[in-house]
Amino acid sequence: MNAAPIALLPIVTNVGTFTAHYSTQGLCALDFPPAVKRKPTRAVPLTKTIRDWHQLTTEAVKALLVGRTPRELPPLDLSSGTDFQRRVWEEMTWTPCGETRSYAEIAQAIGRPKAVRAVGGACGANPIPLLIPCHRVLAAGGKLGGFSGGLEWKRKLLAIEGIVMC
DNA sequence: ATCGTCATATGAA
DNA sequence: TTCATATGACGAT
Repeated sequence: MNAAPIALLPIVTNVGTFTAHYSTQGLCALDFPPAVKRKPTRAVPLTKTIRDWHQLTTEAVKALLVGRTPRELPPLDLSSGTDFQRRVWEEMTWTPCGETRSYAEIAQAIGRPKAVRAVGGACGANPIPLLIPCHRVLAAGGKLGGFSGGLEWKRKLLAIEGIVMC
């Protein structure tokens, strides 16, 4: 029951090519466009299931890149995370487009008000940025915090949603 | 405004 | 058990 990826598929957008990783359970990771183009690989012939998932992923990514909430998400394979991490990721999922929360708010929402720092750790371990909107989590006082894909991406994504940093 | 320090939870080695 | 961390609060500067 783990997230062994069986297919890597590209998502071409006007800001670069994302790479979606699929396991037998669903989408298990999403990479930001690398500086250098990478050749998409495919370990196994694509099943209809995976093509369908990829269609949903592609639509979701494109919606998010123009500031809209995706209509539908593919199944997400979060089996790489611990219980705590999955709890954090699930909680972040509820953050609506255009709004932000703090690490402390997430910590309280999952019933561990003191685990603020651990929430940061879970954000960093989020395998599916964008669809799991960790870019909408800021530090206290409106500070930017960090971002695994690079702070430039975090700024850009927030700007797309109408949130401008001072 | 920035910096150092401390408290604290979690995860990886 | 030890170390690192995408935090936060507080006090000193």
